Amino acid sequence: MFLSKSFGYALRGILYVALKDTEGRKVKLGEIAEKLSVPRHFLAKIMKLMVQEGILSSIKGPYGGFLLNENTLTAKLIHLVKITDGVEQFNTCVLSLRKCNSKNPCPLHYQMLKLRDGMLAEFSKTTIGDLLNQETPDFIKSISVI
Amino acid sequence: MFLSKSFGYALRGILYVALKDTEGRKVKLGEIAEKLSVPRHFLAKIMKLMVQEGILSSIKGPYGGFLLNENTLTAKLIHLVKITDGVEQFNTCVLSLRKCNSKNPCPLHYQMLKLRDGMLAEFSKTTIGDLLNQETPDFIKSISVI
DNA sequence: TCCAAAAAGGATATTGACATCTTTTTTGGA
DNA sequence: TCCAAAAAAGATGTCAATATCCTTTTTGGA
Repeated sequence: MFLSKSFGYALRGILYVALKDTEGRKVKLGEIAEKLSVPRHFLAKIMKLMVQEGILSSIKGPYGGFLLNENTLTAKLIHLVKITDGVEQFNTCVLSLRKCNSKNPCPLHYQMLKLRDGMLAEFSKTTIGDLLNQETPDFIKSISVI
Repeated sequence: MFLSKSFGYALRGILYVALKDTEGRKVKLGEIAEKLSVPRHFLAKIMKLMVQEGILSSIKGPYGGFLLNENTLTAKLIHLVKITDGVEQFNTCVLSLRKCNSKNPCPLHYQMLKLRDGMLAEFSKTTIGDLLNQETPDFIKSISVI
């Protein structure tokens, strides 16, 4: 709900690389797509976006693949949202009214403001590293089983 | 974000009827669509759904239109969501993982659970009447200006 | 220098939400 | 009884997100 499938693919993809990229091992697109049961070519575009945004690295050619870089673990979830969905989401009126604001609030304005600020705060502070550090029994399984 | 345009149309439509239906005056589809700047035929289907769900009434023929009934003001927002988007929204994993639950939580499970429960609670308790009763400078304007 | 493997890029389907148009049913009044 | 107006119903069109397929670029190693 409220976030696109693309966002889910991006997060699961980057987390998978983070889990597998140990001692310089590069992770191939095919492996990620297969293990996460995600459409390969669609995932390719999303991975590419993350590379372009600098929160992930890639190497072309044989023995190539995706790997972490110095920005990956500190990347905020809001950055992924920005890449896949656009952050305007957090600021658009739930009734699609462009003129909705505190001066001219829609009937749901304040209720939504509260909820949305909570989300925005959560997504602005949580990093990829934070998610990896939370103890989950079987992390790799949790992002793989659809 | 996270709610469809249909939900917005439904809510604004039912609120408009509630504001205009005084002393048995019926509100015509054309008037609602025009005043709210909403696509007429699309709105027609959504209004019909609300009638079928029993939270709004309608009368066919000349001098017909939409009007409130005994359920309108006590209808919960969650009911509108159910009609337009489906309530599964509130229970589906943000990463689209069907097997995500407390036994096998996705990396965002608990963060989202908290946020989602807040929303669900809000939408489960707030009624159409509640929205009408909150003091807004110019209510009709707030649902009309897009 | 050439080949194969991998990411990157681009072109084309598919699908569901959103929107529009047309026809049918209902009904109050002339 | 007939007509016009309104909701209801059904058919079709549009568009963006999602998905798939094909081509290009890059690069390590034989």
